[in-house]
Order: sequence, then structure tokens, then C-alpha cells
Amino acid sequence: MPKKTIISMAVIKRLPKYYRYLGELLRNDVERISSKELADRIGFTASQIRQDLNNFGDFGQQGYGYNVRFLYEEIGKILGLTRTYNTVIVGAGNIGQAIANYTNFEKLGFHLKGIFDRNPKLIGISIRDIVIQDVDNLENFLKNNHIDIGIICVPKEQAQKIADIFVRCGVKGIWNFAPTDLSVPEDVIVENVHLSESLLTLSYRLNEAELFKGKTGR
Amino acid sequence: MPKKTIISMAVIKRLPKYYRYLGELLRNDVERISSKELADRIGFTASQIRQDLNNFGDFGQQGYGYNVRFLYEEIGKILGLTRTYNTVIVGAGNIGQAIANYTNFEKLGFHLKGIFDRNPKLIGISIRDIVIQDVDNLENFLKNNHIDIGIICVPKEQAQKIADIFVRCGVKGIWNFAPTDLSVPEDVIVENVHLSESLLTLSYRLNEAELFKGKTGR
DNA sequence: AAAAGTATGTTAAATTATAATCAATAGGTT
DNA sequence: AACCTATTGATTATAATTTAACATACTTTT
Repeated sequence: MPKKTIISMAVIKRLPKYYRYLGELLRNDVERISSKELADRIGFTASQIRQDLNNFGDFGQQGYGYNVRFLYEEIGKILGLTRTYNTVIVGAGNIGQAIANYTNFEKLGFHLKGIFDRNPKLIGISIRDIVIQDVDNLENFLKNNHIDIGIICVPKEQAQKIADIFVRCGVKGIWNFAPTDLSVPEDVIVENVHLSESLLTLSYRLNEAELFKGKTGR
Repeated sequence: MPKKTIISMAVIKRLPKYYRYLGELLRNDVERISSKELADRIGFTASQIRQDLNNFGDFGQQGYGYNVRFLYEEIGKILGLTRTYNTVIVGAGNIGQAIANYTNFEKLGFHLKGIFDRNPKLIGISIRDIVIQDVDNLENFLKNNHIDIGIICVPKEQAQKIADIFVRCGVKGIWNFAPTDLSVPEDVIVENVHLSESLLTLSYRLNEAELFKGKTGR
């Protein structure tokens, strides 16, 4: 009977952070680390780290802690970094170009295979040796190339239309930078990056003290 | 006795989303909306929306619901959008330029006052009429201009150094795009945008089903 | 080789967050 | 104007998440 393991989003969101910290420890030739010490560095509790990791396996040893390289590699596996991903970017504006130029993603195994835009001034230009194509070619391109992740960097009005094309062509992951919520079938994963929302969160927090000044308790 | 109101981060992160949906309703000339209908649109529960809003005041009316314009404006106030913010961007690479070109933030009241980089090839170039300055001028600039939010778009190795300058010069909010965690005094607010972590979350979720295949229950 | 020390994985408790319920009340209707 | 309906804000219940506690087992020291 297969274990119906549902890992909560709270845990999932912490995994990349563990991976980042372990990667740094590894580069600094740290061989082993205890949950306590890792917790102190990251700013979590040791208990939380142990519980998070134990969702996926027993990676540590009593009296020793965790082997940094081993744990780093295990989390890499968990995050799906033992395989590669083909990606396309739709929308070669500011954000689209920025993402396209981000070579770090290549190192992690995310390979950019195509860039699309509808602006004739951009079509034909190359970014990192990839020629920007007319977005009208997108559907055809997706039919002839297996793409794992579609990156949406178009204005919000066009985002759903692009998402629909992705869904229709079997793209299972969407990284959405458009400030809108996409509707997709449940087997398609959408990860949103909503910059405005992030900025508004910051402005809220900058003013929070003011907001409640003078309010009386109940 | 001032009410010691601490709004949880979970609530805060939902506020911009309410603001976005209400803005759209407003543009579509919707006058009023119930928590139920808003919930259906956003994908939350009505109860959650009512509870979130009641942290800040009684904005609705029994039997009627919420007036869209009124609620939109109230949430705008809560988010701190009745004032303006001066910002600077440090790091005029891909992301820095993308953010600099994002005129939407201006509309919300976030005014870009300076861009800094250390690359001589970029210094002197203008983005939206703002000349990129040598990062060596940053500290001096901050002393002569009141800046509310510093936006960090430099490589991770230099991010803490820039954050230190911000802190030293009284910048109270930092929007951090560098893939590292900054250490700042507690009166300084840091909002992180960690793109790699977002992408790794996506790749995790794309593979989650595989990860637990064959595992037996306990 | 035994003792002492360390740090895990796991279970339990506490806390926090979300959802459901419901009395109160305003708006709409006849 | 009285009644009916809708929907809030508040309360209570449930669920999820985080933290603490601890027995167990490995490592290190003597």
C-alpha cells in the first residue's frame, strides 16, 4: 500500500533554503553539521529542521549529526535536481530578459530552449544564443520539443492565454511572473512570483507600527 | 493602553491579493461584493476573508457585504499606499534593470531616485532618465536624499555590504533580490525575493509524485 | 573496552492558523 | 411599516504547524 505522503507547502518552501545553506557549507569544506548548528545559522529551530528532513528519510546519525555532502545531495534529489528541465520563456520584456540571462538556472539543470514574444522589434534578436521567436510559433514549437517548464513573463492580460497553450501542449510546470492567478488543471503546477505583492508586503510592514498607534485594546 | 496587535505574516501576505482582486472589481464597475463571492473568485474561504479584514476594522455591513471602492481604499491605507516611497536600486544587472523599468511600481507610489552599479560600462547610462551612478557614491547619496526602500540586485557576495550601507544611512526597508539572507537590526524590514528558491519549489512539486512512488505506509 | 557525551528520530504538547457556526443587524420586499 | 433574507463580525471548533521532550544509538575519550 503506497504511503499517501503529503508534504505541506510550509516544509517544501524551506527545502531550497536548506539546500542553499548546505551548498555554502560544502564550499567551505564543512564536513558535518548538527541540526542545532544549522538551525542557528538559518534561524530556524533544530527541531523543525529534524522534522522537516525526517519527512523524507533518516539522513543523520545520533551523536554525529549530518554529513554535509550527503545531506546536500539528498536534498538535491528531493528537489528534483538529479534530472534536467527544458524551459521556454514567453515574453521577452524586462523580466523575461532578466530570467533569460540568469545563467545560474542552467547550472541547476534548467535549460532554456526557446524565447517568445509578439513584439516585432524583439523577434530575431538573440539572448544567450537563443533567437527570440514570434509567439505565434509557440504552440508549434511545444509540439516538436518536450518542454517541462513554461515561464510566463507577459502582461497579465495575455497570461492566461499563454497558460492555456502550455496546458494544451503538455507543459506540466508553469513559472508565472504575470500579476494574475492562472487557472490550470490540477496536474499542472503553477509557481507564482508576484513582485508587486512582495513590494506591498514590504510597504505594509514599514508602516505597521503607525497603523495601530493609538488604537485601544479590547 | 495601546492594543498590542500583531498581525501574522500569513494574513499580511494575503492583503496584496485582496487589493489586486478588488482593484479589478473596481475597474469592472462592481459596486459591492460579499465575502462569499470574493472568496469564490480568489479561492479562499469566506470565513478567512472576513477574519483577515476584521483584524483591521469593520468594513462590511450585514445583509449587504462590502462596498468595493471603500474596501479597496481601506486596504490601500492598510498597505501603506496613501504615502509615497523613495527607492534606490543597487546593482544594474538583469534584475536591477528589469525592476528599474517596471513603471507599475511608480503608479503605486514607489519612486525610483537612484541606480547604482560598480561596472564602469554601466555607470553613466540612463534608465528612465535616471543615470546609473558609481556605487561608491551610494553612501553619500543616501546621506543627502531620504530613501525609504533600498533594492538590492547585486551578486550575493556583495549584498550584505550594501545592506550595511543602507542600515547605516537610515534606510528602513530592503527589498532583497540577492540569493542570500541579510542580517540587519530589527527595526529594518527585509523582504526577500529568492527566485532560485521559487524555481526549486516548482521542480520539487513537479517530481513529488515520483518521490514517494513505491514507498510503503507506516 | 567502558564511560561519558552528543545529537538523532520520534512522540507529545503547545501554539497558530483555518474553517464552521451563529446571533445580530442591515437591506430589500411586500 | 413589518417581515424576510442576506451577510456580517464574533465565537467556537477543527486542523495544521511548530516547538519541546526524551529514549535511543552512535561517537569520542580515557
